[in-house]
Amino acid sequence: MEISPKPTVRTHRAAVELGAVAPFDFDLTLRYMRIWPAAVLERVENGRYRRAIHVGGRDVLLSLHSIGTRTRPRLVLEVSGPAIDRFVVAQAAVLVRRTFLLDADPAPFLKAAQADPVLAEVVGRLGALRPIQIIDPFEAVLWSILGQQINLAFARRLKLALIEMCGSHLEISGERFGLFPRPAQVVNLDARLARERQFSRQKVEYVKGIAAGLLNGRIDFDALRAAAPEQALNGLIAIKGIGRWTAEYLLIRALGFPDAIPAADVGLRKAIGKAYGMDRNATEDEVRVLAKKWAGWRGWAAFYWWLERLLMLYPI
DNA sequence: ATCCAGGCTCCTG
DNA sequence: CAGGAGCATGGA
Repeated sequence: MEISPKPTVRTHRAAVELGAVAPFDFDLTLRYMRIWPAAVLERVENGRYRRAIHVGGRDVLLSLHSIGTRTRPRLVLEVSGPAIDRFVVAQAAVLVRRTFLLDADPAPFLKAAQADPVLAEVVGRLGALRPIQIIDPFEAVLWSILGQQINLAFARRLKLALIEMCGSHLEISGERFGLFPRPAQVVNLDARLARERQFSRQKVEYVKGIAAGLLNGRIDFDALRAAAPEQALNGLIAIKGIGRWTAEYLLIRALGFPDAIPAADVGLRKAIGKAYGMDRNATEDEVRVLAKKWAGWRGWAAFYWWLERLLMLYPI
């Protein structure tokens, strides 16, 4: 009698169509995703975004592609996994809408950008871009901590190491998709092993502390998301390992706040220094002063500068 | 060797 | 409350 090495689990799949407020440039979004160093689990190929995620209590694979245009955006979301039902698909759709900011109206930002010729030029050249969210807030926090005070390439390696040490994976019709570890997995991270994988002592401490905080409820992303911007900022800064830069970064990239700016960010300072002809990095204060022109939409503006910066680093 | 990299904590004054 | 020392790690 033959025994297969692994029990095969039947994969189910469901699809839903998602609209978006125009203009929405899915290709530009994918372009950002392809060169963003933190995107280690996302797979962007053939005009399609794919990534495994835990949502609605299940591990699933999300696959997103466009069947519309910039001015009439239409996306198709496919959800696959061993146990797909209506509930999971609905949750996945909510998550994707939030991640890609499908319900956000770019008009007020585009209008505000016109007040600053330098920003207006970048917006005009690059196109319609929204500050898309890091799909998993826990992943966003850990990424920003791993990225503190080190270069992006190295931060990426640390992230890959973390996934290797405590992440898991999902297999869909023979393809393997990595899953970012959840707090319960990170809280048990072996400090010695992490040190061997080039984590600094602080990074180990912060990462585990945040995992623990999420498990015991002291950190609550949903509550922060619902709070006033000022309170969310302070709530984040109260967490060990999160300073102002990280908090402002997370407001934009994980909690959906449109008007924050991590002015101390080296990438921002570099891109802005160049764009405004300073012949050096802008200082944090200079960034804060300049950013007043984008009030209400500073996070949206920052996102453009980051894309500029990535295009400088990784021209494609 | 020295400086830089998408900083943070903690201690001063 | 602003400023800065000290910290930690790898890469160019």
